[in-house]
Amino acid sequence: MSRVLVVDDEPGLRRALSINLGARGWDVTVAADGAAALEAAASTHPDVVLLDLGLPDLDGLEVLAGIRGWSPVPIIVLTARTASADAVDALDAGADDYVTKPFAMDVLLARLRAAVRRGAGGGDRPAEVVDAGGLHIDLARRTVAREGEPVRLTPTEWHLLQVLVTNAGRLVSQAQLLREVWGPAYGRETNYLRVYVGQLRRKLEQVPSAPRHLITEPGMGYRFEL
Amino acid sequence: MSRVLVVDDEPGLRRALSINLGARGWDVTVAADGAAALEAAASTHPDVVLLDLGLPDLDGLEVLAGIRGWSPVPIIVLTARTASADAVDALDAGADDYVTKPFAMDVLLARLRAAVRRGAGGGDRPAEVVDAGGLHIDLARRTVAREGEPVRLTPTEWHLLQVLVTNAGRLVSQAQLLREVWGPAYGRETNYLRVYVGQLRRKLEQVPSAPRHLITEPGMGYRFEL
DNA sequence: CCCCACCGTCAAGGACGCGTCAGGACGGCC
DNA sequence: GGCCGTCCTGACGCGTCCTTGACGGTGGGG
Repeated sequence: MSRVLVVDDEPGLRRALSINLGARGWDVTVAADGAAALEAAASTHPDVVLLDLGLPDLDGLEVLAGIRGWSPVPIIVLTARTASADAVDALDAGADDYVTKPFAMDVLLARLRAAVRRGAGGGDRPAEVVDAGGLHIDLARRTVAREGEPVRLTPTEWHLLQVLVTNAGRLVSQAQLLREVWGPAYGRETNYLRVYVGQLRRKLEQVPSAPRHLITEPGMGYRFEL
Repeated sequence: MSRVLVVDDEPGLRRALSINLGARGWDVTVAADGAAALEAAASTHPDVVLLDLGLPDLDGLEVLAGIRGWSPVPIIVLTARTASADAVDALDAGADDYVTKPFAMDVLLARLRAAVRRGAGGGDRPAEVVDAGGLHIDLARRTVAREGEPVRLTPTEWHLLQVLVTNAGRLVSQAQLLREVWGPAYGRETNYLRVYVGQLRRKLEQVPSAPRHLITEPGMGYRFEL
């Protein structure tokens, strides 16, 4: 799950945010003042920062600048200051978003999701390329190579491999694979999976009869092993 | 300066935004409905989109999804809907920011600056000149040469080649090519691609029947190989 | 021991996508 | 008005891919 750093001096709001975010699967770190915020940002490398401007030690904009000095992490400013000049200053200082109190929790959560989505897409994406054994799979370029030799895949083969690779190491149920590749109406056509997993094994595995990456989990589904 | 696409059905607001943004050095394109918005987004490649949800033809969220389908351009939703559920829906549909009317112009400008700053940081600039085999392609001068001999391309041929070259090495889906070159309404006319890729191959490839640069990925799209 | 559920393999058909060509429509230019 | 370049459109052949069904192997349970 995504990691969020919550910086606020009010214990009540810190607690409310921790509970709400934690309940929705976020990994929450909290900081009560500017110094702790800078330290936590450097040590935990959060995916997004939720920053209150009204801090006891440092001015919120200094914290903002301090983090911006070395990290492009999305920062959402959360403040009671409603003057438009404050919003302009914060945004121009490097904030990605500006939310005034009081706020609706569901909107804040949506803004957090949007900020994380952006941060993941805009930055470097190491997950776009997967190396496993002699296999090299580039999800962005849509290319696959085995031992350096490019491998030709049909659209359906690629689509199936893509779903398995993006869930690498995890088990993917047959119903889920069928729904993702063939559509919601094909939840029972497990023949397709048998045929196409076989074709993928023949193209990708060194010993198709003893697969090392495309693993069958009998009665459950398939799993791509790195 | 940065380019912004303003999508709103109210002429008054369109005009106000155009004047305000234009006076501050923005390059403004306007669209009054969803269809025009999709077309303008595909043809002008703005740095940021300002999108009103209340459009006469399409639902605002459809426009949002339509642009998000092929472009990561920052989108700021500007709307009179104040319900928190609307904001959540828009943000989860891919919007980067959500501003309710009435709004302060200076804050909106700051949010636009923040969105553009973010967008610029993520993308890497494509090379202006590309050399591949005997081909020399100058994207700035709009010239192509094969073995030193200049090649004449029609506007459509050039546009298609440009999209492929700027994504060199990457697979570009047929739908994306059609949207970028012909517009968002031509997502299914794959005949055009067959004809024009063939013409490009005849002009650029040494052996058109065995292309080395304009590669077909059956069922998926085309790729320009260096 | 037999049966059944599940998985892997293979082959064949029909469907679909791609490349190619040619003809006609449209608009600009002389 | 006539010429020319560009773009769109349809038809055809060919190769590939998807689908479908059948068969054999395997392991667990009755």
